Amino acid sequence: MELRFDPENPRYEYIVQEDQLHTALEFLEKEKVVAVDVEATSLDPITGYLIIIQIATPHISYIFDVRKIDVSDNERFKKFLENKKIIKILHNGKFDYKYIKAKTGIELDNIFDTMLTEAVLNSGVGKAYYSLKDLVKKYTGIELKKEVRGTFERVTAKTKLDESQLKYAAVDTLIMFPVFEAQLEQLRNNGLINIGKLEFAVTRVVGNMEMAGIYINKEKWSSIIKNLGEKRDIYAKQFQEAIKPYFVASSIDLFGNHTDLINMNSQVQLMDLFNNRLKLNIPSTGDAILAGTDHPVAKILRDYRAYEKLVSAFGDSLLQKINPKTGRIHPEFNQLGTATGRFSCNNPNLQQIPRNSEEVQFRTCFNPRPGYKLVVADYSNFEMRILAEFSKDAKMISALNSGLDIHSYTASLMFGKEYTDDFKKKYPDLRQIAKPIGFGLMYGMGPVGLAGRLELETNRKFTKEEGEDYMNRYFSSYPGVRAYLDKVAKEAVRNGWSITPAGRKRWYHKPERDDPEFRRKQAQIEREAKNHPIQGTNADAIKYALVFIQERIKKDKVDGEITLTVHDEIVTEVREDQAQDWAEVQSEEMVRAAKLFIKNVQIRSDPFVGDEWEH
DNA sequence: AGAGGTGGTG
DNA sequence: CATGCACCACCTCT
Repeated sequence: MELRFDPENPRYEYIVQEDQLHTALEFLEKEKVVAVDVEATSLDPITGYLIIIQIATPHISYIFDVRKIDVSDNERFKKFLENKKIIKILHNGKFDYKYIKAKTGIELDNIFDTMLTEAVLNSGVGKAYYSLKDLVKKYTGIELKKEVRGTFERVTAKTKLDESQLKYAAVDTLIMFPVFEAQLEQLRNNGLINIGKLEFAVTRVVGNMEMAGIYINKEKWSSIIKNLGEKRDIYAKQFQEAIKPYFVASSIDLFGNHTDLINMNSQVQLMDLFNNRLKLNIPSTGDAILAGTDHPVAKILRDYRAYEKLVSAFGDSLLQKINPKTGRIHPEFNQLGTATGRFSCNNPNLQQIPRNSEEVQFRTCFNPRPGYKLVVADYSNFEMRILAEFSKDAKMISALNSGLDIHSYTASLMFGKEYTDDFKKKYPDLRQIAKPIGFGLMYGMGPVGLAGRLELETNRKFTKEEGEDYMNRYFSSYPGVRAYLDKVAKEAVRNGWSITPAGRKRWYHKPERDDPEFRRKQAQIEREAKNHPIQGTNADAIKYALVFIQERIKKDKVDGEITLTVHDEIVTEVREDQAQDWAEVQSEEMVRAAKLFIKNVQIRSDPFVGDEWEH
């Protein structure tokens, strides 16, 4: 790889005045591809300060000091960064996009993201995050020095930037060209250009979504947690009381206070209790095992666990993530956080907030700001519809297109009963069996797993033979499904990858023939590959939908923003008077996105307008 | 610091 | 022989 600059002595121009800015733009406007980076005082664009924006050609980096020039006021600068024709190479451009938008109002456009590209090129076999350092090493062999980066944290409005800082800032942009060129070639070779474009478009939407955040009612949340904590404590006390007989002496500390006999959160101590003292011989302390254990202590532990889980995972830690400046939660969405193309979410993970039940209503604490509404829309039975489309199974397609209750219909085929509108009421037990089978088989589940799953769902024993029988009944009902899943699994094992119609690939580490775990590893690939095109297409569709929805918000001048996405669901926060009309648009755009890949099966998305998340 | 167990979501 | 896809948070223990 030949470099067009000297990493020890990069060419750069430090721009601190208006006239310099125009001269620099004069040169930059001639380029088709530039590299962009920013340096700021912290990782949080809401509370941090932007210091410089670097824009480079392959030969020279222009370093705009935004402390000295007010670029938010500069039409020409804005036009350049928002120009849809000029490609801007960035590494983790979401970060730069957010900073630039927050501090200058400029919305960076036409991003090529080297971090996302690497993730797309290595999905299934690579890392969740690639640093620029990783990529520079991989594609150029150069060891990028990152020590200078930390010095920007201490920069204020008056700090004079030194030469090492300016050189560092310049290298960070110049070095992106060779990475970009190598990656672009790789994207082409793997047919991943369109997925790359999709991810680059999505990253701006995600930037907006993270900046928007979502409001949470602190007081309500705290009171739910407090209540759950009290209930947990009652079970904790009961538990310690109930196990006393199994210990020789009760524990009393130096001050005469009773202390706990065991730590209820310790798996080791629980195993000792259950197996050595209670002689129950259980293999683990998981809920499924405890449920089948006829002992009062097990029952108390299960109750304790239910509350402890909610308090520990969703308790005060979540409130500490409220941003002091906005008063809202700004979760981080990693758009390539999974091997299938789905988003992952953290800090906090709002994708795993428990659904509302009679007892616990966490999601009701997420509300719109005054004068606004939450618009919530999800795809209904999406993965089932995707499976129907891909498998071309005539019966499954026609059932979904006729609006039948799909699990009832499946049960009617499996057990030879007539389908009626009240099937769900007439044969609840049959439907209860059909439903988990549909999901399980999409994940490559086998007869034993299926029997176990049915046991959980129905509280009665299922043998391996029954599991096998049900699988056969399901596959005979939908012969196209079996053929499709088998084909996908076989192709993945042969190719070493699987693919969605949108072109998203997932790679697999093929085991060596003489690997002692060959069979296990190959079976794993088969299961993962059966699921990938389905889950991945769900992800592809939701990502197109996010882009479409963002475009409509802008085009229709809707006063609102996207605040959350949870796999098959999108939540927006929209001004009250626009919310009803907008809800229809949001669902339409979701359906339009899904129809890019689903041609023969109807797609449904029903929107809800309200003051609480979930409906 | 990292692994393993447990359990919340789609 | 093992036996369901994709995650993240919290806890304990080494």
